[in-house]
Amino acid sequence: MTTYLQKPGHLETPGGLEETGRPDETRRVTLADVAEAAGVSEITVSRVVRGLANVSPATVFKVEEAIARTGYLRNRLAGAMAGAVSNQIAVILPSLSNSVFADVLNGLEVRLQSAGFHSVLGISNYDSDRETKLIESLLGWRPAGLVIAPTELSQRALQLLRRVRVPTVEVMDIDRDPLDMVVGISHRQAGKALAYYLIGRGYRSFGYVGHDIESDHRAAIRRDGFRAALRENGLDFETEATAAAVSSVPLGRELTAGLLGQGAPRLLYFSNDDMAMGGLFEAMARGLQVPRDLAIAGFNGLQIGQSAPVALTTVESHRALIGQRAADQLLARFAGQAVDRRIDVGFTLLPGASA
Amino acid sequence: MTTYLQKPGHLETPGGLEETGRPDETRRVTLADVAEAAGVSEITVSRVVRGLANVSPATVFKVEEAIARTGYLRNRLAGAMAGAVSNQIAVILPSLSNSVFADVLNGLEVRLQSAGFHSVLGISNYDSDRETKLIESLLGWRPAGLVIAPTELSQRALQLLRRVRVPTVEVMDIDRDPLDMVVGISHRQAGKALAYYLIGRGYRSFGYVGHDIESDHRAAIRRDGFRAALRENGLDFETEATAAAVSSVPLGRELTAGLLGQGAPRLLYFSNDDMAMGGLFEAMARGLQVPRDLAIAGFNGLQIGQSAPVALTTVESHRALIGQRAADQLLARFAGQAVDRRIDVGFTLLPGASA
DNA sequence: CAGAAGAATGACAGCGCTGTCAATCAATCG
DNA sequence: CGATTGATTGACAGCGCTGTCATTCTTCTG
Repeated sequence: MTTYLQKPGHLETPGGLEETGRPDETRRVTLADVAEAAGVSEITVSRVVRGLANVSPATVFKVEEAIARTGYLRNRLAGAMAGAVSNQIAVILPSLSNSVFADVLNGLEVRLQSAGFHSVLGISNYDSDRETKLIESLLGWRPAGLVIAPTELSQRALQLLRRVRVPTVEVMDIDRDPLDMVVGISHRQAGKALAYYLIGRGYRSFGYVGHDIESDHRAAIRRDGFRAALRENGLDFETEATAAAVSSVPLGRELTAGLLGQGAPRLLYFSNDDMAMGGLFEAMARGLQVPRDLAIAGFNGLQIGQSAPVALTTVESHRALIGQRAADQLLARFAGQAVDRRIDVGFTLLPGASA
Repeated sequence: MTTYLQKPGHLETPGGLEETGRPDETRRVTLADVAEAAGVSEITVSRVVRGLANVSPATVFKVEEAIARTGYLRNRLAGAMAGAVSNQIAVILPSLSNSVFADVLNGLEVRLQSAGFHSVLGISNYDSDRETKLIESLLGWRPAGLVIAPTELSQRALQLLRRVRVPTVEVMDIDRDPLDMVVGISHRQAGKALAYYLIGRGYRSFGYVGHDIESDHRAAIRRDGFRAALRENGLDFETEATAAAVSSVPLGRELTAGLLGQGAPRLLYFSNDDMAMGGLFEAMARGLQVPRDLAIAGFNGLQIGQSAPVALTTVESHRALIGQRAADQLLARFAGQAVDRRIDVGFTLLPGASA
């Protein structure tokens, strides 16, 4: 890990300090400068900047005028140092190439931003070591909270999280015991629910098409849940086609093509909607009728699947909602409210036309 | 904007300080603690933590042992305050619901993270006021750099950026003059190139299907470029169907349905691939042959469009690459290297089967 | 109208670290 | 062998802000 250094240079040029007669005065403007310009103390300026009560309207006016005149920009670094809390939230996700996590992040941002917080991002790439390093590095910024879609929390990571008592929300998956708080759904139940539904629809011949299950343990749990439901009914996957690659539409298409060559089962359950769209496209390209010739089911409830000519039968995982609720949990905790440690946002079976 | 406060509490419990006999010693571990435990000065510990040269191997060993023993976690807030530079990069994007910006962010993260930097995120939602507030708030953290996909930089935003001399990369769109650096493509040229290609293929009857052009000015520029090319050939859009909503597959489908009811042009040019997929789906659902009955073209080169049964004719916009190059620009600048102010990553025409 | 209560403002110390410059020490050279 | 050089290490000040407690000025009560 190379570290590039930058010359100090966050130089700020005060705006219109004409009275000094030095137009090129290149110095940071601090609270002290504003205080002097306004004829009050630093702490009073600080109060105005933070919007605290206990400052008279007249003083607020004077100070705001001085801020505008000097071109003061609040230094949050110093603020956070001096004891006030950070408005940064560390967010660690396994990936951004999958729209699922972009959705979660989006939900988070909506809530966090309107409450005046920012996310500081880390992408673990489904790698436990990287995840640990990210936790360490991000906690070094003493964020107000942490949201993580965990890959596999290492011992060191757990130790760090215990030591720095930062409000933490694990997201996506509530099948495991939370460190602090957790928001998500049971992927096992989601897999089972879909299987029950499909069995109820009369399907008896199943195949599984999946991406890299090693790293995406949530997809693995869904598959296990699905299979458990099959077995309860004396069934099982007749075939499984998987590849050690990230999920994608082309991968779904490719794996489906492989299966179709050899007399595929009646219904293919895909590890997620991206993969399922690939399956759907492959079927369409071959002129197969979905679901008559081949039935397809996925997971996530991506918008595109619902707009397809044959709407995908899938499970809506309310990803943006997970982000929002995670943010709400943190905000409630900050406000000193008691919060549930475990929030199940639930999933919704979307009975499409594809199965 | 409500601000939720958190009780001070970033308390850390030192790990195995058995020698003190006070297991519940709940105090932050600082450099001073490590220094004492290692029998060296604070500054030496600081050097070890930062991986600077000029520390003897023996001392490094002692210090690292002391760090492990005390459970020290580096405080980057204090570090950044004391003059060393931040490893945070402010990133401001208009949206995350569109995968385009998720791709850019992903490209950024890949590079930034491997160089030891983190992004601090802001979502402007295509709103200039919010964008300005985000710039102010994020610059308050004195980030090492700023990456922004600008919506419409306000006067105040420009003033802020000029005052705080932070390396800045504007991304997406190189049609405007950069404040500092810019990485992207010419959306106008992209629009024109696609139109030339389609005219070359013999199409003469065009329609436009678009989302909210008011806020997404890049989509507007593409349309203008496309139209300019049409006009050079004595043509123009015969119809335009637009809606003041964010782009999405269902919106594309809905608008296309509206057009098809009234004798649509031969080819529909969509504001982006999401919209175009909607058009493709609507055509398929109606049993139309694409491109025979209706030709379709989009923009972005999304993977899913290339995997569709009828591959989308579109323009690959290399979004992840834009993110990567933006990061590279910043890193080069930090390293003191001279960099180009303007980087055109180029676009690639993807001649699919849909037009 | 004296005294109490509340509102507004300020003084001061210190958050935890790093830049700067100085001091120390061992190794090298003619 | 004395002086010079480079490698290590350390002392000190201060980054810009806010928590705490104290002070001053009003306003209200009986």
